[in-house]
Amino acid sequence: MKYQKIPEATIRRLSRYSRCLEEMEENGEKVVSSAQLANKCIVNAAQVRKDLAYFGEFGIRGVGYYVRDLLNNIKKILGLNKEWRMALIGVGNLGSSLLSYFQLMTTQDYLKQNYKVVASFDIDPPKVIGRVSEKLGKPVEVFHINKIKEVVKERRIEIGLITTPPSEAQSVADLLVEAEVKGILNFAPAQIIVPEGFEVKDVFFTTILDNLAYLLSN
Amino acid sequence: MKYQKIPEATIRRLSRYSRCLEEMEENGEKVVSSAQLANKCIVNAAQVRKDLAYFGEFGIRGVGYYVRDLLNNIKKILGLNKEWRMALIGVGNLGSSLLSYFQLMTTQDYLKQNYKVVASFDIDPPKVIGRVSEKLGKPVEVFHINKIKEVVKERRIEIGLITTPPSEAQSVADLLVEAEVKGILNFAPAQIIVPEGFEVKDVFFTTILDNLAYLLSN
DNA sequence: GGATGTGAAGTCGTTCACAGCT
DNA sequence: AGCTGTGAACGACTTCACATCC
Repeated sequence: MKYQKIPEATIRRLSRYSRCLEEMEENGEKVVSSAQLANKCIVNAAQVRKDLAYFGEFGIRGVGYYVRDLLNNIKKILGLNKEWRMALIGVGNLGSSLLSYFQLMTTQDYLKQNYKVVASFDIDPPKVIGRVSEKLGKPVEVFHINKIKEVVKERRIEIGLITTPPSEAQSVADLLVEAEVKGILNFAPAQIIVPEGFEVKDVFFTTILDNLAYLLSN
Repeated sequence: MKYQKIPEATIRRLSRYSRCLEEMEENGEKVVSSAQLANKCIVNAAQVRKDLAYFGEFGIRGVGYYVRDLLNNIKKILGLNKEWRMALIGVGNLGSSLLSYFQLMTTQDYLKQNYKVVASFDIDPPKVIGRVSEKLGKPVEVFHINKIKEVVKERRIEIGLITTPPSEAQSVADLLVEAEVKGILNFAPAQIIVPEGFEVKDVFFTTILDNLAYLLSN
């Protein structure tokens, strides 16, 4: 295999393959062919092979792929063989909802455990501390936003989750960049700009709803 | 303009344009060129023009687009000129979080108002009714899942939100299809299959996190 | 003059089809 | 014989470049 630029769609599918493989592993399946995996993930078999071929030769001709091996390889590729420490900024309604969701992740076993929110921030921390604490498990501390730089360093936080109103998203992103997180997951429906070298991914479910609304309006 | 298949990416961008145009309208801007809009949305100017050209000729050569007109046109295209009535199935942690988020939508003005959750369902309704009711505004009723067909009809529900554990996602989808909703927004990280004519969109933020993790692992 | 609308070119991703291993 | 790995064909989306119109 030669080096090539890897399509983003490939990475998204890898994530899907890993979910399917986890399920297969639980069912005690040892070997899987590209056709079977493709079938389960609703993609083309050649697509599966090509996606994997970007990263190496994981299969055995005439046989298929060993489920456990392939799963481990994909997890390594995706960077899921470590714990990602995250901070959440904006503990309003959406923020506190997500906080409790991520807390649940660490207790519920059908959810991945690779991501952990280890601190949260707001302009007005006291107003929300009660609500966040009430949930099961150790509550996530809410700091004042001006503590962000030191806490990110202290707690070795690599990812920031922006859950503020859209008007604040860019300035929060600037703070996160300054605090030297490596990536941002942006839930605020606003385009944010970060310097070269930082990564931002958007989660706008209103956009997806709009998409659905469009499809249903025909 | 001739008829052509419209790329899904075009629809997603339309949603983005509409957000930008809303902002511009609030700022009192009357006219916008494709270059300005493109700049604001971080896309190519030709892309903006091509996206719009799929649906008609909305601009004036030598001038640009009237902000208000274009916004109205885009909203009409996306089907945002009506209220979408939704049901949420699975009032666990994620579900109740989303419920309160959508409830907030109807009170907070920086969030769109086109989507409204008018009923929710669970296998064990009583366990959660308190938690959902506590939030501001009129609480969303929680019904037993076996009431789904009649409630969907009564309340004219068109979209179902699946927020159950992944293991239940497919059977819930089957129920929604039987109850004759038109589309599904699936938050449960599992591939679901629906008959021809139904639309499903997935919102897996673990997938997006995995994507981010991959980018940060290089 | 200036910005749109659009065919044509270019780029990127997917699918095919088969050579190459086991 | 069977399934992977991969060059080549295909298709889809994006960008360019310019004719068109205000």
